[in-house]
Amino acid sequence: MLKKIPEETIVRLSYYLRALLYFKEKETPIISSKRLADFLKISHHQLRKDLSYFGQFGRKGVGYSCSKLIESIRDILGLNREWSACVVGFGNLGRALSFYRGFKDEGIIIRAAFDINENKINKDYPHLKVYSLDKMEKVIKKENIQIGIIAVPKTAAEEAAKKLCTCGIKAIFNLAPVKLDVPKEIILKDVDLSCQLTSLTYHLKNLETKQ
Amino acid sequence: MLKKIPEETIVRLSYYLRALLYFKEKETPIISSKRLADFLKISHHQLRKDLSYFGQFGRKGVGYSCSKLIESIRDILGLNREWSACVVGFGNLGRALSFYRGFKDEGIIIRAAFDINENKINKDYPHLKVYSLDKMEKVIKKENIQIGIIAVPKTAAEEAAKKLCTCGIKAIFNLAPVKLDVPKEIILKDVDLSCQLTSLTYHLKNLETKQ
DNA sequence: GTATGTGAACTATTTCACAGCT
DNA sequence: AGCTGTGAAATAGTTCACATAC
Repeated sequence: MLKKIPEETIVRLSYYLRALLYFKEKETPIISSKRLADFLKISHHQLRKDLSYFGQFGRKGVGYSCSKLIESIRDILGLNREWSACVVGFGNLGRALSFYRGFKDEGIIIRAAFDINENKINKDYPHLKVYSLDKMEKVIKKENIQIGIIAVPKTAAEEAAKKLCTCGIKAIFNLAPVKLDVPKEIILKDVDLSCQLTSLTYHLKNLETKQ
Repeated sequence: MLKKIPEETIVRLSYYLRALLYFKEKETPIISSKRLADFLKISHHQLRKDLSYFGQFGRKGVGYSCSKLIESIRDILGLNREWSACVVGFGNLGRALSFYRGFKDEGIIIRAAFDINENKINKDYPHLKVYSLDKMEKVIKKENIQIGIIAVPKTAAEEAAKKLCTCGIKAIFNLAPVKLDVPKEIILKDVDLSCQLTSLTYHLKNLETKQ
């Protein structure tokens, strides 16, 4: 528990959690690291090492109780409680994120979306309302929103981030293709789909030249 | 050029490319590694090291010519030609990816989308047509599509991947929250938004317990 | 003086080997 | 025998230091 925990370990814990939910549902109450790791196409060493950063969760010679390990990982990731999020930018990507069930299953609830487009705002969806940007501060405070998801075009991303920060957000999940400037106490995670996709063409090109 | 190149280096090259386009447009024809690195919030050592895997692109004591480095990185990433892609799953996420300009700017053109929903198929959009799944083979062959983007719900992802593979796709960009089983010659890249988002709650929780 | 390019040093992460429990 | 947990070894990736060029 004293050593530095790799960020990749944290992300993998999410994978473990999801797989465990599947196994608990589908198959067996007890699972070995080998079985779980095979399912996720990683090594069982890695899985056990990742868990060992946080404690001991299995029984030697036996394996892990799915439901107990699920609870433990939920504790570690802070998913034993609800978190409130909002989406900035209600285009296709923003909508996709707003309605994605997977977040909700993990206790991350998207309470509000913001956009500048008059045609999009003030619309009510089952568990979500779309507001204009100038309502941000009020809504974030009222709903106690901690996480901001940026899904605006790149030219608007920096401004969206600034606004989220001044409204008291604690973490930003940025899907816009820009490196944001945010105060260091803000937890920031970038996912740049375009850069990830482009890495495929590199490998495709090399595949061709090898042949 | 002989050493193994980290995958992260490949992804960062995309970042460099995008930043260089910005600088070429906005500011100056010559840029130093320091300036570019600061802009991207990485170290200048890292930037130069990344480039050094592929050759020498700068002038000592001077810096890099933006346009020359842009061309070099395009060559490295295989972006000096067009690539054809298709999207499987035309929900909000599929639509977002289908219409995202950023891919097109980098030469990755989404030629077709596939869905099972009768209401979505056979619709024409400016540069894209939506087909039913059973047209996949024909369309992929005809349009010479090399990249498949999976944006279906998790229960449909494995089947989508299988179908793409039998249709002769070379690379898969998977946004569904499942680890896919694909032949090893297929280039596979997963982006799991839910696991990435969840890693934020881990840090948020730790932020709170620290205070 | 300024900036690149790169082997070497360092740090981080993964994999291994095996002790210990069932 | 089968499986976990973990220090140690191996590997991968980043940062540094400095030689070289402008």
